[in-house]
Amino acid sequence: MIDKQELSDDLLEQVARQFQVLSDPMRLRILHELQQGERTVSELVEATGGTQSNVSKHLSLLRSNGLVRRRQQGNNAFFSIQAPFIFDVCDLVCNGIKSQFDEQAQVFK
Amino acid sequence: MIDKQELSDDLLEQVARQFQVLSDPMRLRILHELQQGERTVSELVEATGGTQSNVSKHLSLLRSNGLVRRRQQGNNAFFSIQAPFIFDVCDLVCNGIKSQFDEQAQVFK
DNA sequence: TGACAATATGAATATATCGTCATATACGGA
DNA sequence: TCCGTATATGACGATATATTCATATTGTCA
Repeated sequence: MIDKQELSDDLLEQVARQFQVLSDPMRLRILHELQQGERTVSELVEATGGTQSNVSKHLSLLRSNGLVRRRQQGNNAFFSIQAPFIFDVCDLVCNGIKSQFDEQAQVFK
Repeated sequence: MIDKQELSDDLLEQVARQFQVLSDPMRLRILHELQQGERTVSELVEATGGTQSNVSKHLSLLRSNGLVRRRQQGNNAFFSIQAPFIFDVCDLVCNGIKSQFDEQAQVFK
């Protein structure tokens, strides 16, 4: 059990790290594409409009942080979502942004 | 309604930005303290162990991104949570980390 | 008004991150 | 074995971020 008052530095850093991984538009684009299902690197390059090298690096980062998994088959590397909870996280943030926006709109009503 | 296939660059960047704001341990510490209620800068300095200047800058960033609000009273600046949804976001991530950890543990069972 | 307390901010530095280019590696087919 | 395709990675430059120090600003009170 985690003490409610005391947050360990370690947990804090882990959480911050997860947010850090999610804090890049290209990585979000990749994750969004993977939400539709397993994809090869080439498919992700195609879908996101990024360069092969760049997409590959983002995938490597996502993987080393446990968000995606990798499966090799022949010449291709298939990536898929390993941590589906991130989509709930993203949805929450989207809704949060939306309600912030709505609040702002109230000011001008 | 947002098209499920097509994510606007703009939304993507906004979401990424929110994650970016949450991706720092000191800011998480500050937010966690504010979860207990409104605090002055000095109180946050005390609670987090950061320097005054540093805490003040983080607060400024949190505020410009809509996560906290500021209220001035006399000589003090009181900060409080403006976007409570971030705690749901953090909880999700915490649980996510926990289950990743548990999965890892399974491997060694 | 002068001195003090609380807070904010500019400059400087160190470090991290992103993207690109070139190249390395690994695999399958001819 | 040689070649083409798919993917990964090291080096590099540009930019962003976090932290600290010194100082500016603002408000209170005597």
